[in-house]
Formats: sequence, C-alpha cells, structure tokens
Amino acid sequence: MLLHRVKCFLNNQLTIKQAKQIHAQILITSLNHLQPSLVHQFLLSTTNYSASVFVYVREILYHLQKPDAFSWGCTVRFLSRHGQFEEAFSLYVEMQKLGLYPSTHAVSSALRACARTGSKTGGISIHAQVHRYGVCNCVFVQTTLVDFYTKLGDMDTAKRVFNEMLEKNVVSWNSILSGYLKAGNLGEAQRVFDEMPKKDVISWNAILSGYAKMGNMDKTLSFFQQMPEKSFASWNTLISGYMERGEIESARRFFDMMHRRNNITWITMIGGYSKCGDGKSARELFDEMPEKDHLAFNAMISCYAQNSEPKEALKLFDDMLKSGVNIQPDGVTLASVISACSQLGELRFGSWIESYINKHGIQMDDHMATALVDLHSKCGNVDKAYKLFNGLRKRDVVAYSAMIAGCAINGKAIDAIKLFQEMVEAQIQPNLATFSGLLTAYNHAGLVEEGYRCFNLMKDNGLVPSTDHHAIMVDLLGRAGKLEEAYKLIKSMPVKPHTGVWGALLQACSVHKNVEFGEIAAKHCFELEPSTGGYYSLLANIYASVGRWQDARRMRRNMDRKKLDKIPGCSWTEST
DNA sequence: ATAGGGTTAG
Repeated sequence: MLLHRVKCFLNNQLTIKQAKQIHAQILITSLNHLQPSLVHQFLLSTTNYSASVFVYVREILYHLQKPDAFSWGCTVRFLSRHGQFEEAFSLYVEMQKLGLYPSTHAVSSALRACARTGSKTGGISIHAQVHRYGVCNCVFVQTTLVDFYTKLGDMDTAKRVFNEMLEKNVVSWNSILSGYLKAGNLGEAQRVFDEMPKKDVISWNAILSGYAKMGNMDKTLSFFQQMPEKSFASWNTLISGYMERGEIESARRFFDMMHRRNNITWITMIGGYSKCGDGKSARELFDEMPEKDHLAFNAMISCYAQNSEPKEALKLFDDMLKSGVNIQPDGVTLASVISACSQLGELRFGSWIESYINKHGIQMDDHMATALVDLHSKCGNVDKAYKLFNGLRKRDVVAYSAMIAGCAINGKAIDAIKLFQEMVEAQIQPNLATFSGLLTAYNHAGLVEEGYRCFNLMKDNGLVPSTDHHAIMVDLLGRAGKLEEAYKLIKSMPVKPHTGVWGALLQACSVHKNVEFGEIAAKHCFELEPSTGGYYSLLANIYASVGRWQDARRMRRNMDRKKLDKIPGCSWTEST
C-alpha cells in the first residue's frame, strides 16, 4: 500500500511543493503501519527518481526510528551519486554533529561531492578527519582525496596523498593521470601513463582526451588506433577533438563509422555543427536521434539561440515541454531560452520565463542570471539587470560584457566605462563583445576621441574589429557630422560592409542633410537589401531637405512601385 | 564507494 503510493509518486513528476504536501500523508502512514526504513531503502534503490525524491530521502531519514551511521551513509552516497552534491555534503555534516562515525562509503561519497562542487573548505575538513574516523588507509577514501585535490588544481597535495598510498588500484592511477591532464601537464601525464602497472579503457580515454584537447589530432588518432579496447567515450573523445578544431568532415567520418552511438555521440555532433553555424545539419541529426534526452534538447535549443534563430529556439522549447514527463527543462535550457527571448526583445516571454523558474523551483545560476541581465537591459530595466549582476557568484567576461552593453544601450555611458575599468582591474580579458558594448557607450555619449581610442585598444588586445564594431564607429562619426571620416573608415574595412554600416552612414547623412555621401551609402544599401524600403525613404528625405523635390518624389515612387516595407530593422536607427 | 566522453549566458 505504502510502496504503491511511493511508486505513484515516483512515476509522476511532482513539484517540490506538491511533494512536501504528500510527504506528510505518507509519513503518518509509514510511522503507523510500516517501517520507515523500508520506504527509505525503496527510495534509495529507485532509479526512476524525480527531483522530489531527494527531498524525501532526507525527510524520511529524519523520521527513522534508529537513524544509525549506516542509514546516513547510504543517504549521503545516494545523493552524491545522483548529483545532489550540496545535499550530500550537508547531510554528512549533520551526521557528524550527531556524533556518528561515517563509514568509508560515506567519507568517499562526501568527498566526491566536495570535489564536484569545488568546495575547498569542505574537502579539506574531511581530509583532516580521516585519521579520527580510522578510514585513512582505505584505498577508496585515498583515491577520492587524490581526485579532490586534482580537481582543486592542487597537484602537489594530490601527489603527496598518492605517494603515501600503500595500496593503489587502477582508479587511483587514473585519478592522478587525469589530474596532470587537467593541469595541462601532458608530459607528466604521459610519464604516469607509461608507468601505470595496469591500464584500463579509462586510462586510455584520459590520455586520448589530453591530446585531443591539445589539438594534436594526429597523436589522438594514433592512440585511438592503438587502444586494446574502445568504449563510447573513446569514439566521442575523438569526434569532439575534431569538432573542436573545426575539422567537421573528419568528425562526421568517424561518427558515420560507428556501429552504435550513445546520446553523448549525437550531442557532440550537434554541438559541433552549432559552433560552426551549421544549424541545418545540427537539426538533421537531432531529428534522427533515437532517444532525445534533455541534454539533446539543450544542445539544439542553444544552437538556435546562438545562431540568431530565436523563434526556432522557442518553438523547440515548446516541443520539449510537450514531449513527455521524462524530459524536463533545466537551468541550461532556460539560459538559452532567455537568450532567445532577449533577441526577440519580448518582455512578455521574459516574465513568463521568470514565473516558470519560480514555479518549478529551478536554481538560478550565473549563466541564467547573465542571460537575464541581457534580457532586462534590452527591455530597458537596468536596475533589475544591475541587481542580477551584483548577485552573481562570479563575474566573468560574458557577465561584464552583458552589463556594459546594458548600460550603454540605456544611456548610462559613464557606468559602462566604469564597469570596463573595473573589469580590466580584475584582470578579466575583454573580447569582441565587450568592445561592442563599450563602443556603444561612447557612441551614446558622442565621445568621438574615446571611440577611436577604444578602437585602437581593441587592436592592442589582439582583437580584430568586426563589421559590427565598424558600424558603431561609423554611427558615432556620422552623428558628430564627420561624414567623410566615416566614409573613409568604411573604405578601409578589410571585409565587405553590411547594411548596418552603410545604413548608419545613410542615417547620419539624413540628419546632416548630406547628399554626396547619402547617395553612395543608399546605393550600397539598395544593392544589399533591395526590398527594405526605409533606405529609399531616407534618401528621399535627404533630397527633400535640400530642396531636390523631383529626386525625392522619384525615390518615393520607386518605393511605392516595389511595395516595400517602411522602416529598416536597424537598432541604431531606432535607439534614439 | 573512487576515474574518462556531452549541453550552459554577452
């Protein structure tokens, strides 16, 4: 009866709030009729779990008649195995406070949780206790310690613990091996690899991945061919290595060669196509994929969001919600969805997303918050953007760039410049997107000299200004009436200017009633986008403003005849 | 129980 209810609960995806309501009922039943430990064990053994199970496991633990070290340890292990690292660690701490002595299982599980979350203090405090609990000579505990220190980047301590081990198994060796690889020390990793008394497929995959990440695909391939046994991970490492280097054809060749693939294989390919802008191939594979999980949806939704197809991103998100109970969006999904909403400039979707996050109890992380910074600032709500920005756990180049751009488009040029300085002081390298925002700020403030200086600063940082950067610069010069200078800047561009660049010049010519450059700019706009009517009307305005009524009429007739749209969709013509 | 391969924002 109780197990039946538990099963019902597990099969239905319930929100945490709903789970807590039912929890009270089950608890009463279980305390009266059945052993809670049975429920507890059932929950721990289940594989078909939903988010609410994690709440349950803990709550029922509290109501066990004799919560001994074994029950606690099992729960810690369960949570750690299922990615609930914070929960696992906090339960471990609680168990200690009760004076219970954790087993080697509990200690290694808790350590693993600290390694995964990067909780330095947590792991070190566990390390300090291993003697007291008499678990310091356990190979599992020691191996997890090695892994913990390698994940912290502290190879000295990792190596010390490793050398002190009386007994080492292949996992211990693999841990120290992957530590050197993570630290980028391929030489030492190769030495460890050669020295290993026993190698398994994971050792081979680790060294394979090391060479793949270095971009040395010849070496990677030769290791791959030498391997005595290959797993999915081996193939996937090879494919992702090729994708990372942009060798899409090679990646595809090996992908096609595989007799069986797992979801990681498919997602690696989809992600690779996404990064090189081939959304069409990505979608083809996505459609072919036999059992799409939420990570596959995440990869595909992000592909659309990153390749300027926000509507497709939202459509696929909708499909994801309809696809069934076992595919649920997570924070990663929402970060991409928020980005798509932002590109559409639709606050409606934005507030819908926010209520979705609250309703489903999805944890706000820095990725999501950064996407929201961008969304809110595009909708004119800089205060909200600032609040989110200030709440970030760590501010990186993406977060700074979003906030700088947010200030810039909302007329807070001084704030934008201040943020940029702050970022440089924090030793965070600015990139192309950062400078887009900064240039926009100078543009907004009409600071021509600073704009030029910024342009040169980009080059000092080894960055090549893109067409978009030129467009902003042309706009800045154009607004200041420096039309000839703007024109010269366009002529000096290494790549072909797009309508954003010529459109900015045309707009400036319209403001300053300049026929000479206006005609040139308009001509390019007509060629590049013959069906956008706004360019014809801008030139018509220029003619009209200097009294050339006949030419103005000719332009308007031109426009009518083609039944053109009225306004060009350029943000800088609308932003003021 | 401990190790390797995938998705994340400007």
